[in-house]
Amino acid sequence: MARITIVEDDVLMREELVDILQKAGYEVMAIADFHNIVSQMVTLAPDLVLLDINLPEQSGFEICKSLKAKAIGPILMLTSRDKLQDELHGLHLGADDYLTKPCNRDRLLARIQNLLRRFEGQPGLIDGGSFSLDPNTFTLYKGSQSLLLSTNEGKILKALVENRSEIVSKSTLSKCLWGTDQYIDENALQVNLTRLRKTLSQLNLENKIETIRGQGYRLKG
Amino acid sequence: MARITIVEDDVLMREELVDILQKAGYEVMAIADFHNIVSQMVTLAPDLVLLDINLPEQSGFEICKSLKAKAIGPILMLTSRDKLQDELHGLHLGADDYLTKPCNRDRLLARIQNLLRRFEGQPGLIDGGSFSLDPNTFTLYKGSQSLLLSTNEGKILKALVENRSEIVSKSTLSKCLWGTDQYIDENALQVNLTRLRKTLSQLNLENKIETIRGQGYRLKG
DNA sequence: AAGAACACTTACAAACGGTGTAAGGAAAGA
DNA sequence: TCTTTCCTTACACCGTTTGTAAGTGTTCTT
Repeated sequence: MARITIVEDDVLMREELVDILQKAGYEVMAIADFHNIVSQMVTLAPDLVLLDINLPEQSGFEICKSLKAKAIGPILMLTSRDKLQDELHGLHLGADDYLTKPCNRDRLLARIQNLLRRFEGQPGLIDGGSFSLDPNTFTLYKGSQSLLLSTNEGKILKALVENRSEIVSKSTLSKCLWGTDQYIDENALQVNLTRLRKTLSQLNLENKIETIRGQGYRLKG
Repeated sequence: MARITIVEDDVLMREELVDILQKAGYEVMAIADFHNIVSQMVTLAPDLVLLDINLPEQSGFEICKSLKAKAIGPILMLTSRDKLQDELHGLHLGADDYLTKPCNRDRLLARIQNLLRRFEGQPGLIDGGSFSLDPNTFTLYKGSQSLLLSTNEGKILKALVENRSEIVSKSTLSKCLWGTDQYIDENALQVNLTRLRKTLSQLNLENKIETIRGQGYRLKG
């Protein structure tokens, strides 16, 4: 089960959170010493951080920033209800979601599950050069635009992005699409590629997928 | 920070909006593909939608209606023709505010802030007793399980949850589903209720929807 | 330059999910 | 029992995604 670290100075709140999360089956660690939070975090290497904004020593914001710099997993910010500005600030600094206190149990668990799913295994967004791809939802981002790919389009693009600037063979793509590299339906793959290219061009990303005759495809950039 | 999605086909206008909003600290997403706007919207789950009336594929009005049907948050309509009729029409279809183009920067930001404040109170997740419902995505949460409802299922359940333990009349539900309480297709409503009940039972939530003969339905719990 | 191998496009149909319609069965109340 | 109200099931329609099939375009080799 996932490991969650709680950073919250209010004891009652903390215990309640610990209780909820443990009952939900998570491995919970609550930080008691607020001096070297970031380095503690690196040691603990949690799958998710529950971070209160109002902390004695350091502001939650700074910690958030440092944690993000250390590339530690998703951060769920906790804030008292009435401070919208803080919340905005928090997300801007890299928190991945926020929640107002006091928080509904289901809501908390739902957000956590959501975040964990988003961050499971891989980064939430993988870099395609001139665009980004959310490999879980198959959402394509370019600048401020975004676009939802179909399943097949997403699988192909994901494979290409993960091997950016390298040649991806047809059998590899076939495996991504249908789970087998044994038999390749060349044509079906081809059609799906055409469709992906057409979709990409909607974000002015034409010519990003290069054909290497006889070998496969490569994502430029 | 709040997430805003822009639906605007005029590139210059769009970029200007994006620029203004980003500088104001919002997380901005602009839609480029005008084919599946509504489904994209569901994915993006923005806190506010900036919607142009004049769009290539579909009229902004229709989209507005669909978006409202999906229970996606506040819609700020943009119109270049400063025709009162259109604006009224837009508001009638569910837009929460409107603005004429070209729009003054401060005015735009003020309206947005206003709308966000108005809708801020509405929780991202509403409590149904033994479960929770995200009224935007129509995702149903129970413990650690979750389940995506269809549009109609979501609308009905939302109406019931928002009036938990109270009787919700058929005409109210009809309004939620089709926007009118004038004519009620009793049977269509009935079928949708059956389907919702069946879906709920997948999360062991059978018998949650109670029938009050001759009056309507009530969510137990 | 011509043929072959490879890559691409387009149109079509099957499959799927969500929805409304229609018809008949079940339950509640008089 | 009879009538009203509610429920269930089967069917058809629509839109999206996907695979199939057929034909066109391109590149390489001789």
